[in-house]
Amino acid sequence: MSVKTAAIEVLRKAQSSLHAKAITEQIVAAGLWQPSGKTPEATVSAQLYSDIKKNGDKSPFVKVAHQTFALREPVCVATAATKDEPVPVKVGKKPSPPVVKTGLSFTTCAQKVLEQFGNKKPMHYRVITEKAIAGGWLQSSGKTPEATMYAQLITDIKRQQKRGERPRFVQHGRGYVGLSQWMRQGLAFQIEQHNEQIRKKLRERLMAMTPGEFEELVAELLAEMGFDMIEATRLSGDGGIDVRGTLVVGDVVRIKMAVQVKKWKLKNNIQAPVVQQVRGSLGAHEHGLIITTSDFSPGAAREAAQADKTPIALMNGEQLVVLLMEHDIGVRRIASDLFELDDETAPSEVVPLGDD
DNA sequence: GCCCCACAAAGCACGACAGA
DNA sequence: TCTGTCGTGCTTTGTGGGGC
Repeated sequence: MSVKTAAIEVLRKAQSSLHAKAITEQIVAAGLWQPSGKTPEATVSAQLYSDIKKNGDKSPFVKVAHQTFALREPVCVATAATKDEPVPVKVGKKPSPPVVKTGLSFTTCAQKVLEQFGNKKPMHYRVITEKAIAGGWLQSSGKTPEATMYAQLITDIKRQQKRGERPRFVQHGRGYVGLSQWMRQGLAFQIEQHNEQIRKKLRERLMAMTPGEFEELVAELLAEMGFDMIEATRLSGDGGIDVRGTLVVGDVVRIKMAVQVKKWKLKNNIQAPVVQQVRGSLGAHEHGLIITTSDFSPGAAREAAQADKTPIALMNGEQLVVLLMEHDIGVRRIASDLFELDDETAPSEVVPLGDD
């Protein structure tokens, strides 16, 4: 039984509206559904919300209050059943899948799109589907061709991995897919992979630092970047500004900067109010800079770039780690000699090899 | 019978944001 | 800085058809 069908059953018995949590508890207690996730009430709530949103007046559910749902027409649902048996919203087998009218498979279409439009960069599966349809390669009568496309790509990758073959597609996370033939190989690729691991570990080390240690590290980075007259203001309660300094460019341009440092967890992105707070703490002729170990929400980025206000520069955790490594802070650079054949010593003509 | 293809629903994790 | 709510979308799963 699906979550929605189980919810109908519970609401029908209750004959009143119920909170999402109560619906979930009663569904589980009645054995109508066995949740496998960590937040079953979130799943139930999301299911009912999406059903109402998708089907509108045709949805069997109606939201009566915050996180509280009821049946839209409980009498109709109940009377439609015989012998006190509930009538599920959907019964019977699923409709037969629509017929694909083209000779090209989804994966072949995806390969063509990536080769033609990818420019050696991963594309989102929705864009791939859109371009495949626009290009006339893909003609599907299904309702969600993009879901089919993604499922096909993932299945194709897993199938080839299972066989021990090199998959033709590569997943890049968040729905992005590229061609494996674009992946660089060899020593340079391995070095980049290693450095990626070091970036990750350095970021973890930043998170383990005390606020004081972190600010000292940022001050060291600013000094390496060309800042002068660096002064820690954290303990002086200076409106949230942690470090002040002057960015000197070529001993000609001098820009006063007020820096706020935020050592936040990866998931806690900096929000717009923080940007507003920094802007409000700026002194005369000062520019603002926020440095964080996490990232910035889109709202914070918009706020920082407001054209009619003092611009605030933003540095997220990824940029911070890259800069630290560029300036050899927190890492040790290992130099090694890599030799390649000199083209100038190559023979001018290719001499065919003999049979021996 | 097995494998591949195509599709859609289910279920879950995650992100944004507001409020505490 | 954490928690709860709401919304989005990624991933898995089940089903059926077709080819070999």
